[in-house]
Amino acid sequence: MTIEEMCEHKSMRMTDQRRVIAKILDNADDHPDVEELHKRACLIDKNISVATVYRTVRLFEEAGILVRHEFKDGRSRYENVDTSDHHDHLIDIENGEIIEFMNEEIEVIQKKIADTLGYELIDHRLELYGRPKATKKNPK
Amino acid sequence: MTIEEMCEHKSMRMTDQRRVIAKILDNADDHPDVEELHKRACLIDKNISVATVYRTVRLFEEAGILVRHEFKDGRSRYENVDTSDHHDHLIDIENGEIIEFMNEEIEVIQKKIADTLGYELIDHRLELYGRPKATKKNPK
DNA sequence: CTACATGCAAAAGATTTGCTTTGCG
DNA sequence: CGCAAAGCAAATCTTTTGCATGTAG
Repeated sequence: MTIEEMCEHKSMRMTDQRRVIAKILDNADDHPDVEELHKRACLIDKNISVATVYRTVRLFEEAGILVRHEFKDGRSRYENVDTSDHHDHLIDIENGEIIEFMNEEIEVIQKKIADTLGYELIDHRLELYGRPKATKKNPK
Repeated sequence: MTIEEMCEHKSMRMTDQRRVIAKILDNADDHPDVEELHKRACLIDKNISVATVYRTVRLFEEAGILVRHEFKDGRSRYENVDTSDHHDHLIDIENGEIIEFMNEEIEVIQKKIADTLGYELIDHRLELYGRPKATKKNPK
């Protein structure tokens, strides 16, 4: 289901701006920040303001349509929620590339840790920061 | 070894302000942010400016004396590095309390994940956000 | 029609920085 | 003494907000 369809199901008021932003997010396979979203939105309609982008992503986040991430670069990045059957992220510190991964084992341990400490696990954040290994394929 | 001693070993220039901030950090058993550090510093010397606190924690961080954390509350919090035989954090979303924990198993898996993806693990972030379980001790 | 969304610019919150003065080594 | 550090305020950066205007339903 597209984001626009989700919005309609939740009977949100659909404006041109929201449709543009929704479409961009549907097509994004990366983790764009607001500036990047605004840039892409302006290619379609140069009158969309950053304020609207901020308001829209917040709206979508609150509606459970997007997830917000704050990696160590200091700005918020967004990701389509339906893509994510829950995964975590590895950030390439050399070029900023973000790789998704999933690990059931860690999920289980996390829950167990929280439980042991007397907590119900509500949310978590797991980010790995790595540098590409020197590829030694075809060593001479 | 106290922070002040570490600074001297690294032949940093020691000012009164730095000594005050160093001492506060030595005595802190929590994860104070800059505002909190500044508040505590002012109790000792009301002339210390926030700018100095910011500069000092950055200095200490770069010298490997402090670790900076950015939990989901949006500001940086600092922790004495020597205390930490590497641990992660569980944040109580009800009252902001921060609990440290250690889990060797997760560390190993993380390294393995990075390796599998072709990366050398440089850094990571693992935070659990939880709500205290209803304690049913002594149920009547 | 009317409540809600947008644009714009100003405000806010955290952190950094330029510049002058102060003080450690 | 000289160069690094402090203080203060102004500047930055990201995100939010107030207000007048536009528009979806």
